[in-house]
Amino acid sequence: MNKERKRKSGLGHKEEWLSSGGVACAAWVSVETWRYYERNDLLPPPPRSSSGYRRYPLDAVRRLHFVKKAQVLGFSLREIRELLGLRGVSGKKRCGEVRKKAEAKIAEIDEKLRLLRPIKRTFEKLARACRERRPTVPCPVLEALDGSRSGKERER
Amino acid sequence: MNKERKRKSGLGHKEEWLSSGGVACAAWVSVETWRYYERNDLLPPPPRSSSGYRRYPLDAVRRLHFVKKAQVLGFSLREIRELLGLRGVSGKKRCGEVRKKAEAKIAEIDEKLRLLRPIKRTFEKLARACRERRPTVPCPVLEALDGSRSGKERER
DNA sequence: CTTGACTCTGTACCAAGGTACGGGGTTTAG
DNA sequence: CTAAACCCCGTACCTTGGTACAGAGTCAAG
Repeated sequence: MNKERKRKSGLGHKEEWLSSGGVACAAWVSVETWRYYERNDLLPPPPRSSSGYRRYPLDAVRRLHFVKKAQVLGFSLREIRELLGLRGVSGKKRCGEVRKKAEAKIAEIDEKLRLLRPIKRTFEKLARACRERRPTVPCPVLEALDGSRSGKERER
Repeated sequence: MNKERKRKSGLGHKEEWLSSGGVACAAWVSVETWRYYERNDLLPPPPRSSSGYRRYPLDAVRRLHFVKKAQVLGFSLREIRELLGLRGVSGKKRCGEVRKKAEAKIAEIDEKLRLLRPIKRTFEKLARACRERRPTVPCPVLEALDGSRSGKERER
């Protein structure tokens, strides 16, 4: 997976930039992945050296971190790109767009939170039951989860 | 997506079983998807009629619900299969395994919660700022998110 | 008995998100 | 100078989680 993370340094000869390998190493992703993101407009194309090598500013990694975080949060790369695309255009109009998206995302996040919390509780209950070694029944994990109406039962 | 959900009834001629279409309809997935899950050992192969038609017990849908819930929770189908595979074996040993998995998942969920909450707050702040029409700066969406160590270090 | 709705199997295809590779050019340590 | 270690680009390939046929059988209504 992360083949690239044992690179030497990637630091540009005591200068203040990183090579593609260096930046990838610093961000714990592979060069390929980084390139993939760049191709897909998730990371800005960096300036090039005279010979065509990428020269990243030292803080380039932060953008990647944002992407990765957003990804963990369940944003698709397409959505992340959209979000990124909205910045920097200044103006109110755009701002309105951003607000709409932000609000939609808040709703989504709420939904996720709503789903995650009861399930976490279920897991905790199960783990506890297992820990207390109630050797009575066949591990009630799925018995519990199967029917888990964790409070409400959402059908449609 | 859910083409199959307008099926007639799928109820076996006043008998107590469902056809594949019926069960898929009841569960709001397509027949294809159900079959896919069956192929991948997520749903138990039902008994067949003499002519080879699947005949599901009326409660077959519950298993699917479990799978779907687990999926929303971020389990991959492979993991779900594993979890399912662990049940019914009784015993403590298995129970320990289950506990470990459950605890790992709790940790993951916590991580997601931890990430989601500050981001949600950020979005809220942004939405508010936008709503109050602060036409000052280029919508600071990503400016805020970029550096988001959720509470510290925001420059740039 | 025919017709239309449904089912079966198998295989092909799709999109997302990467990963690997081949055939080069460049840079740098020894 | 040379070899190792990088870097470039493009393209092919991979896995997940499904979808979509095609070709054939079944079943119930009219």
